[in-house]
Amino acid sequence: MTGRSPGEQVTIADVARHAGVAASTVSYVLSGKRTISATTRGRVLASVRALGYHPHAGARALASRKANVIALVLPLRTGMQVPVVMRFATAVVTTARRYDHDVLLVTADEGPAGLHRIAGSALVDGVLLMDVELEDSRVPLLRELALPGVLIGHPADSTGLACVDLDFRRAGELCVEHLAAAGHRRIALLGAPAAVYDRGTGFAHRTRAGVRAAAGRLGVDAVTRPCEEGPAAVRHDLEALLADHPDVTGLVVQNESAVGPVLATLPLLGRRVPRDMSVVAICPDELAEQSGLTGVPVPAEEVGRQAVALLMRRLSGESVPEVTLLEPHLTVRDTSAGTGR
Amino acid sequence: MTGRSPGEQVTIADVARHAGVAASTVSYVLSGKRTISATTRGRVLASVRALGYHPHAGARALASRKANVIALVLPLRTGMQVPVVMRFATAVVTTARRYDHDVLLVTADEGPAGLHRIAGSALVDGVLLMDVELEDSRVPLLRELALPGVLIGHPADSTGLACVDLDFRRAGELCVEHLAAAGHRRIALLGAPAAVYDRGTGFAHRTRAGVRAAAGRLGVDAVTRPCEEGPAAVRHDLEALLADHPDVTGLVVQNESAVGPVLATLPLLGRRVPRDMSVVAICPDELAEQSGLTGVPVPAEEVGRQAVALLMRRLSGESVPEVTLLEPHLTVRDTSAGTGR
DNA sequence: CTCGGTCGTCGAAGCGCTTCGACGACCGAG
DNA sequence: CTCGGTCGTCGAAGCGCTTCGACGACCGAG
Repeated sequence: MTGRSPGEQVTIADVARHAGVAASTVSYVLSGKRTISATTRGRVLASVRALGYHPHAGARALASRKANVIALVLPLRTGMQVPVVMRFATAVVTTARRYDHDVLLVTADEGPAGLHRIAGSALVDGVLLMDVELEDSRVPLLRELALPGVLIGHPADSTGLACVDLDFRRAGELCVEHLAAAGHRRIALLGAPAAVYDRGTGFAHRTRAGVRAAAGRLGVDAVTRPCEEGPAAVRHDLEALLADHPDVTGLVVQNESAVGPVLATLPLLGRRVPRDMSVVAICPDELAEQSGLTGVPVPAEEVGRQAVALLMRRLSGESVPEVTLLEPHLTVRDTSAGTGR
Repeated sequence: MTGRSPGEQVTIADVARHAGVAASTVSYVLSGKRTISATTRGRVLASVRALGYHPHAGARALASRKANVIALVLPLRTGMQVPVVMRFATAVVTTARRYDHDVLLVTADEGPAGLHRIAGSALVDGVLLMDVELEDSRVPLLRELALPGVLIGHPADSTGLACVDLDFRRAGELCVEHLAAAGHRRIALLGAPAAVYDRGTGFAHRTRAGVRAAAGRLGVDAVTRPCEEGPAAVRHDLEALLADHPDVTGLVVQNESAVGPVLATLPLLGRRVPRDMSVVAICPDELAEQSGLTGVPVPAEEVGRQAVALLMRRLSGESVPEVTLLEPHLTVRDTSAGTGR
């Protein structure tokens, strides 16, 4: 250990002195931007370790014109799929660290001003925008600011941007195809809260479109309904659905908070799962697994990793595809079965 | 708008030129550290607005020796109360912005090295440590690094640190007092997953201690059990509990993911709520509200705000109390009642 | 009317890094 | 043996800010 008191900044000059080289040489050893002899490199790295040197982030950002920080913009609104968001955030942080970047957490309360500030102050090199709506006001702003960004979810117009998402349309189709193949002829989608559709959130709309398209193609009746959060609300919405459409035998659920209550309520309404009612969910994997649900997992980690990887490619000047859709997969578990016919 | 292309950094020199003053004057207008005449101030602020100036974060950090960024360290482990974490994180970001600080998201995967790096690189001025365990390895590290920090949750030894938490011991007592006052003589605590107790997480241990203390004081029988996550696991643990202790009439639940399944399962086991079984939960408020649960809400926002406020006071050199416990409050709703005796 | 003090502003220095140009040392080709 | 080229290293400049000391201008007290 060194004699300096903790909290004292160890500078590149200290390392240079300790290793007996110029500061620029230390910099080149650390960045690898010029060839340095093995002996010198070894000596410098030893000094770095001995002194516990970490480059001053601000100084580095100032001199190199990049912050090595990306922003993660979370809206955190009602109807958000909270655990998905958390797993996603973790994947983002972990992946970003692998690229030697840190993650700044930005919430939407600050609104567009937040993006302006962050871009103007060079606090971050790029942004990850979560929970993008079909018509999202932040999207044109991003274009205008010329701030490299990657969107999670995809807006109606993705020109000049990069977005990553599960292919929710295909996920909706998959669920219907699975139920239709099992003989179900009347199915229902119990979806996100109405507010989510009203906001024009992409995943909800696309899933619904996929369900309808597959139903049309396969000659299956499909009704689609939003579903509010909370056990009581779910029970109510489910009862209303079954009252209006008593002959439904296949249920697609895309609402994290509804999964548990739906499974708990169906038996009370005289529908055993999967004997009288097959249930397929589009939800985080651990939730599906806990309840033995057939369904399409939302691959939060994978989306997070891909989003960061795309952003890093943009930051290094590569061009990236406008839309990256992850292929959904359906896992069959205990809650779906044939109609018995 | 100016003619400069977007993404070009507007500097303090640009503002100074535009306003016809020295750069240092602009700085003093913005920081308020020296008196500036109203006319000059007005001219400078107009130029700032006209040019869309935002100080370069790195340059500011380098010159002023503070980053105006705090780190939020989230462990993100099993048994975490995810929605609570999200609401907490939002409150932290919002409050930090109020103090003109941003929030860097750090996960625990990086371990102690992450704290070292963040401290050494002057990326942040201080840290908020979430989900602190009774014997947390990050706590002595924080002391050693002399990095100002505030803990959420409180460790066994909090010397020289600042921590904020709901008074979980008191929360446990409140629940028991409520049930005892309603005439219940045999009660049970269905707690966090066993792993959480094994890690020595403070909130779980303190709640259990509170439940036991109040039970002892009031002459009530109390059994306490961990409870795993997932509907099937919850059902199993609840059935086992009631099989071993069939005469329990009051249940304290401290496990976010168990609340729904417990309420769904009790009727199936022949216990109507609240007629045969009173249920009191220690959980996020919206969850309790959705299910009409009597319980003690975990005030995530309030904890987040307090934590940031404390950290800011530490950053400005004030001394702060070692332990800040928030007083819990019990809200009576539909799931608790008297024993009928 | 003079003079010390406050007010308002300026210029220079310095924060810790990266990057550019320069320049010995050394090598191999001729 | 000479000389152009590459390799490895250095020093200086500059990134955009804050902060310190200096210094006119102006004021009011005497």
